[in-house]
Amino acid sequence: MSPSPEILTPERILEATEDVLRRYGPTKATVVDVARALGVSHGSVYRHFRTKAALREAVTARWLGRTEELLGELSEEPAKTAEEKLRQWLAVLFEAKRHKAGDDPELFATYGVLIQEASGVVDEHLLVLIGQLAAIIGEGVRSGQFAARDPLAAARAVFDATARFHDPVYAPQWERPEIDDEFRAVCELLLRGLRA
Amino acid sequence: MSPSPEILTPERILEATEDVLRRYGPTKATVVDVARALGVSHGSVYRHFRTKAALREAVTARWLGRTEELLGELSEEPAKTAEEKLRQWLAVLFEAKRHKAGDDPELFATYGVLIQEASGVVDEHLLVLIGQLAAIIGEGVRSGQFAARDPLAAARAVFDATARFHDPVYAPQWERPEIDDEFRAVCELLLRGLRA
DNA sequence: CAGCTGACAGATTTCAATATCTGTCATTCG
DNA sequence: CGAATGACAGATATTGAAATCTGTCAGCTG
Repeated sequence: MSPSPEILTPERILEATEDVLRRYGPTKATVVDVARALGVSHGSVYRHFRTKAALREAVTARWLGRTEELLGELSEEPAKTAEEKLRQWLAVLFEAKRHKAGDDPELFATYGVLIQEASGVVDEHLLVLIGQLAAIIGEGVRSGQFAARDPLAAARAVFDATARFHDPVYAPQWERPEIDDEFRAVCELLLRGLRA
Repeated sequence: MSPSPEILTPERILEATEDVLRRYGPTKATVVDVARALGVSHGSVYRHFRTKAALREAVTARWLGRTEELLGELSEEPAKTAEEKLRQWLAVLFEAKRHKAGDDPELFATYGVLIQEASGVVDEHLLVLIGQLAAIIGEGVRSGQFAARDPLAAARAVFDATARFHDPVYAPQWERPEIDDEFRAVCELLLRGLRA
């Protein structure tokens, strides 16, 4: 009846690792804990992930990937100006991060620690996000709404300039009430700079 | 012959504290060390600074004040357009920070720790810097070069948007060769956004 | 025989005893 | 008499011994 109750897959291990990280936090979560949660020996976990670091990286990549998907869907919506898309993309990114940080601060802090460990995975993630921005800006250039010699460079500039509203190091400031005005001010300034 | 060899002043204590911090780092530097460096008992230091935190704050404020002076002089130079002043102000700020970070990384890290402790002093410092920016932007608005409803809000937006190039948390990235291009890209985008 | 186990060595973390530091204040010194 | 001292209590940091964890691998199990 139970479809395949006890096959140990990377997917199941990642799920269990997320749970353990959520429960014990990034410093106390151990591979032994993950194995215990799955009812196997820790040696079995090492069969699927060469090191603890690799396991944590995989969890991080999955987490970052979810944000990439969320934002990727946005730019596929038709019948919107590039300016609207850009504004919305930035707003959704900010809102998603702020929500995660405010909803469950401990879990967010946990991922903050994971992110610091996995600089390679993060670099990859940032490239994807900047690529999405570049696509939106490139579209705007093609339709004559934006002026930008190099859409990719412009995308990077926009991403850098909004760091305060997506970089986790600033999460504590996302609670301040003025932050929304500040976000809007930066966005409008950047959009003015992009317009043809 | 020696002018006034042994009068214990706040100034002398701050000097000695900077030395001790430079030598031992932020975690190991103690009030006892400062007193020893001055040849007095630690009780005497407490006569001039109520707590260790207050002493560290004073050191931090002095350090931040030096940057404020450096940048304040800039905007007083005559015969320059607001755009030139703004560009130069941002460039000097970035260059000063990068220089400090690259020159003596340990000392820079030390001040990084001090800054995290003294959030009040830092807020004050940021207000001063943003005020300087607002003065430059306000001048540009008056002379018709810039368009900005609220120069102070615009100044804050410019400051926020360039966080990557002055916030110490990004210091490790200031070594990367691409950083100069990225800095220029953000500056030009912001200037385009400000122009009338 | 493919996948899992559990004992093991070396690295890392924990914990409690010890040492040092912070901040106060009665006393000394010039 | 004003400034400096140093002993002191409570808070914080250091240390090293014991416990735990990571990563490996020879052998077990279904």
